[in-house]
Amino acid sequence: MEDKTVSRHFIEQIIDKDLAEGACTVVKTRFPPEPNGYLHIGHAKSILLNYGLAQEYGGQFNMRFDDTNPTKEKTEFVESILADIKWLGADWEDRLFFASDYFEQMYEGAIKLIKKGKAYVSDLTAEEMREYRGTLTEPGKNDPNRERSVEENLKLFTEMKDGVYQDGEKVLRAKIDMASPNINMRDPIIYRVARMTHHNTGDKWCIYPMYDYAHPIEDAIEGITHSICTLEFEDHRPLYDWVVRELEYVPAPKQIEFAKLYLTNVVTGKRYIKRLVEEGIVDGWDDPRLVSIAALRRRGFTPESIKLFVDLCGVSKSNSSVDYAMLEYCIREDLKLKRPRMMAVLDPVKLIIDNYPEDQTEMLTVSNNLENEELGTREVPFGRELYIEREDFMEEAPKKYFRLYPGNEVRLMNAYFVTCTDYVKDESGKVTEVHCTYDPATKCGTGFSERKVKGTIHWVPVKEAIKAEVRLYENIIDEEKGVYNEDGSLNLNPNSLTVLKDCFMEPALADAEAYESFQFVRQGFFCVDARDSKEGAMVFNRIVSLKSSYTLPK
RNA sequence: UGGGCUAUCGCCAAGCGGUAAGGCACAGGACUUUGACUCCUGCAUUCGCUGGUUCAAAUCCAGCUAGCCCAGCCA
Repeated sequence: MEDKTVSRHFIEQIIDKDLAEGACTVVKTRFPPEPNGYLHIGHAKSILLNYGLAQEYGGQFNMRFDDTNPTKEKTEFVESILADIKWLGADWEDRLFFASDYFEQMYEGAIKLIKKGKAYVSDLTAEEMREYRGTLTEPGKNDPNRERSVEENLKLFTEMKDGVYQDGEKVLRAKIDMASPNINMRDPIIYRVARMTHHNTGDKWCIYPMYDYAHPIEDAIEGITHSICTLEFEDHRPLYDWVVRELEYVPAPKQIEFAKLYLTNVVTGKRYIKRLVEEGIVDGWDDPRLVSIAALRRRGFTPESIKLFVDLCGVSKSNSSVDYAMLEYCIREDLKLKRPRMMAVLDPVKLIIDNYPEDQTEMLTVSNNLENEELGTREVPFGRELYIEREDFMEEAPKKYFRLYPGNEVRLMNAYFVTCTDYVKDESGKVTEVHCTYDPATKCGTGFSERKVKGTIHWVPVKEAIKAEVRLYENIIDEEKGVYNEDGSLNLNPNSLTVLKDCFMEPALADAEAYESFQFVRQGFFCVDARDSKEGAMVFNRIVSLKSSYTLPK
């Protein structure tokens, strides 16, 4: 299935070159999230990219939590992140690391920098620090403590570690260049005092390294060859290289940046999602309308479909936003051959076959998936009274409408041809019953080919149908502005709300097994959600609806 | 306005001096036990703009323009 005709993306070109020139002999990558939230589709791109590269080059993929700031991190997130990555199929084998495992080495590195005269302790307050840093257009000013002696710095830094100072009282800065046009190089802070219990190291430390200092060390210790991150870190690369160089790590890991994955009109911002959760608009971080990994999983997306999506999106350095339709295509593509396709009716209207015996029920053996015989068959009861989808009948058919209307013959999928003879309406004009006659000779599977019909409709037997409560979801999307307006008011797409409906489905669907994941292709729904199915309700997510809905010609 | 990065079809995205791949979407048509799937067909005389170099430029050079990122003791 892999299409190797696709040209290699720029990261592969860099790796090929490094390998060819001997800059490295193996390929080691890593996925280094901070455990401060849940993973979403954008992270999937990074995970699959890093893991895929390691696989492709026969190298290693490490899992590492970048937990250098205890104020934002929680064990809860560690668990969920690991579960999501495992589900996606990225295998870190026995290489699960924490940046906090390296605190000792980072501390020693800082001592080394101090001894080399490349780092110093500063007494500046956060506010003074900002003033001294300068602006985007003006250079910064040297820190008054910049020329402290090595001995004094050593003493002060040791005191920082030993808890002599309060939070914010002192920091350790790298001595680089306060006039650099790159603000990241204006003597960046590399250690701060923070009296905080760390989820991993507890109260052992009261000083914590900053990302820019810690990350290159983490990579170097693990022997990462290609440290792949997102575009916003491009400006940090000179600092990354500085740390590696000054600490004399050989071979040096190389940072490569690529563009984040955005989905058009989909809410991904943590801020917004947090509000949606808090205001009860969505169930939680795994609400099927969101694009967190957990939400996609709950909704029925497969790891394979996400892998396909990420592959299709490609890797580049230009900021872009991918059509949601591409994601939908991927799940259709993955599921179409591997799931049973069953019948269900979401908006029922009764269909009565007048010439079918009153009390007769016959069991039809039908294929679970006509395109994949391996999925086997199932038995579906068929009788005189059926439910069909309301939109499958029209009193007067417009051009190119091939379904039921008076006088027209259609195929009941897996069953017989029926011809519409009549229909009944109530006082309000709503159709309540559709009548038809069937032709016993046209039974499916008998090879009947005397005549053809243009339409095939789904149905469910009234007597045996399982009634279930269904939730219909639409994506939480919005044009341009995002979900919230400037003034904080909600700007939701009205379709983003959950709709509860009764649904009638085949008896086979009532089996717990069947809830797992299946396609209901006609309507373009597929269903999952073990959580809700336990309570007897089902969740259908309208994902392929646009593709398969029928629009009347104008 | 300092620095970094980006710009190829509605959306992704190849292309790396030899005359614009592919996918999604869309539109026709064929097929059909799902208006699905599958299969055909169509879909950038042009690569942000303007000049220049060259027999030849999306590719090289120069100058513009637009967008994104950076002034956390966040990552």
